[in-house]
Amino acid sequence: MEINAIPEAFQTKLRLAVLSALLTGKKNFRELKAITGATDGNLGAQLKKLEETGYISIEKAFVNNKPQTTCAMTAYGREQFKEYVEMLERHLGQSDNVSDK
Amino acid sequence: MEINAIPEAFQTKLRLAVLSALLTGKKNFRELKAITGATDGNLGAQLKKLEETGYISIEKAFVNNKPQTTCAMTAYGREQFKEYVEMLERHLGQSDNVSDK
DNA sequence: ATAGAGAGCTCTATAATATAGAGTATACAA
DNA sequence: TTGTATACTCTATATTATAGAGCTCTCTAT
Repeated sequence: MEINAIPEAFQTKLRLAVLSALLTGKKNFRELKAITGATDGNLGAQLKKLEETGYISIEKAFVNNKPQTTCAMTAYGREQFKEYVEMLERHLGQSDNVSDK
Repeated sequence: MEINAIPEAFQTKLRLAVLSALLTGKKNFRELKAITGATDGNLGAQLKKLEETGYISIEKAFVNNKPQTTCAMTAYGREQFKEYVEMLERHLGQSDNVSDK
């Protein structure tokens, strides 16, 4: 991954917060709403984008007779997240020898 | 730093690319333009934002009788960058015990 | 003197995008 | 059949990034 081609997924607080939350396991819509503080509409829209770009998968089911939307990170999403962090680490690493030149 | 309060500096390709470039040392306007591929106007605007939020410092001088704008990461900027990466690392780290549950 | 070039800006208009919020569908309980 | 919970779609708004024109300032070449 290159610093000039950061995926959109990492370019807003909300999507990044969703991805971060999903790194630690599946979460349903309500949980993600609580974690992010987003409104229903906005959360739905961003989840859709993350799904479309293959970062997360979305499952819809009825649990206890209530609709339940469960989101999970895909292997691809996890990998991209890792690459993103590693890229930043690389850049940060280069700065350690630089101090404030 | 919290995942729900990511500074704006890290929320666009361009600003992030500028910061990453500056981690490895000072750069002038022309260099940053070449690295990022941004237009003059846009680059100027984003640099200004980064300066206003204290992430970078901007020095203007004449070198070889030509104006030269030199940008450098501030200690604060470097620290924030580090915190950002560390936060992402923390989240990523939590995912390692999770596999695909 | 005067025109031109280089650097880097300001300013404005446009385009893109995130967000809020209203309304809708669906399933079930009361 | 009314109400509740969940999660959506759709639309309008607000925010923001970006492009691009033009301006300033300094020096060089004519």
